[in-house]
Amino acid sequence: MPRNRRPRQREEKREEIVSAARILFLERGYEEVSLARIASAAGVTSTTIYWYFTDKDELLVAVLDVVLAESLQRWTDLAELDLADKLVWVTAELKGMGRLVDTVHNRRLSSRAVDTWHENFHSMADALTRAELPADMPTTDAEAHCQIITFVVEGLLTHDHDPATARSIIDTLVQGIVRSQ
Amino acid sequence: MPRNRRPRQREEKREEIVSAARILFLERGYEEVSLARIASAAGVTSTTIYWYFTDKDELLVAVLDVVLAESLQRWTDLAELDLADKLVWVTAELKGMGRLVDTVHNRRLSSRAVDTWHENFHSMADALTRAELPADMPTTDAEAHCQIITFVVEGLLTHDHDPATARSIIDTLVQGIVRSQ
DNA sequence: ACCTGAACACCGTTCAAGT
DNA sequence: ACCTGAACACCGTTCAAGT
Repeated sequence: MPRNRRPRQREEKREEIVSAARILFLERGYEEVSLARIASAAGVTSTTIYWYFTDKDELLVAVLDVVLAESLQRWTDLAELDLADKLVWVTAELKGMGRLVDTVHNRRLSSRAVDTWHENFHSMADALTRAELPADMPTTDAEAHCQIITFVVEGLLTHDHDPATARSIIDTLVQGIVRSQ
Repeated sequence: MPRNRRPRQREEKREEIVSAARILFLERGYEEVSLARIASAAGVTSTTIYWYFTDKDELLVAVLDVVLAESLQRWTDLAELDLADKLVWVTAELKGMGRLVDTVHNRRLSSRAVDTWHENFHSMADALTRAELPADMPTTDAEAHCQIITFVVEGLLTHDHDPATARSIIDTLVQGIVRSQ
C-alpha cells in the first residue's frame, strides 16, 4: 500500500527530530541548544526542521506534548494513592523537568503556540487536581486549593529541594486542605 | 573637590543605563531587548555598557537590585497589616514583575550572577516570611509554610489572575496556616 | 578612565535550487 | 514532497583605537 508508506516515513523523521530535541532540551535547556545541534543529532540539516515545524517554539510544543502524554499515562496507575502521595509522585516523576517549566513560562510571552499549550496544561492540571479534592468542597475553596497545589508543585519542580523537604512541604500543604473541611 | 567628581559621574552614567534597562526589561522582557536598544535609550553605544557591566546578566542583576530595594523600602510601611493583607499587597506591588521572575528563573541556570541573586533573594524572602508566622510554631512547620507562601506568591505573579481570585487564593492559603496552629 | 566602530562567532529563519 | 547550502538580519561580546 504505497499510500501508507510516505506518511509513515514522515512521521518517523518527525519523531526523530522531536526525540533528539527532547534529550537536548532536558540536558542543556531550550535556549542553550541550537537548531543546528538538534538537527545534527537527528541526522538532518537545520533547515530541514522547518519542513516539519514552523519554528523552534513549535518544536518545543511537540516535545512538551510527548513528555506530558507519557507522564499522564503513568498518572493513571496511581488511582489508589492519597493526595499527598500523588503529589510526591508528581514532583519525583517530573524531577529534572524544572528547566522545561521555566522555559514554558518564559517562551509563553513570545510564542502563541507555547502560550496555548501552557493554558491547556493548566486547565488539565486543574481538572485533575479538582478530582482529588472532596466532592462536597465549595467551588470557591476548591478552585483556590487547586491553584495553591499547582503553584507549590511548580515551585518544587523549579527550585529543587531534597526529597525529605519536598515531602514535608507537601504534607503541610495537604494538612491545610484537609483541615479546611 | 575633583576627587569626587569622577566617581559621581560614573555613578550617574551607570544609573542611566540601569534605569533604561529596567524600563525596557519590564516593558518587553529581558530576552526581547537587545543591548543596542538599551544603549541607545541611555545615550551610549552598546559596547559602552561593557565598561560598566561584565555582561547582560550582570546588568539584569543591577536592575533586580534597584527594583528589590524599592519594594523592600515600601514593605516597611506595612508593619500593622496581617499576613493575608501583606501578601495581597506584595502581589499587587510586584504586579507586572512576573516577566522578571520568569527571567530570573530562566537565566539562573546559565549565569552564576543571576543564580547568586536568586539564592539571596529566597533567603531574604524566607526570613521576612518567617517573621510573619507565629513565634511558637515548630521550625519544620514554619519552614514548610514559608516555602508554600513563596511558591504561591511566585505563582500569582507569573500567572496573573484578577485581584478577586488572587485575594481568594491568599485567604485560603492563610486560613490553612492559621488552622494548623 | 572612558567610549567608540569594526569585527567575530553564533543564532533562528528564509529562500532559491536541487531531487 | 522533501531536503539542502547559501544568505539574511540580528545577537552578545571582544578588541584595537581613539580621547
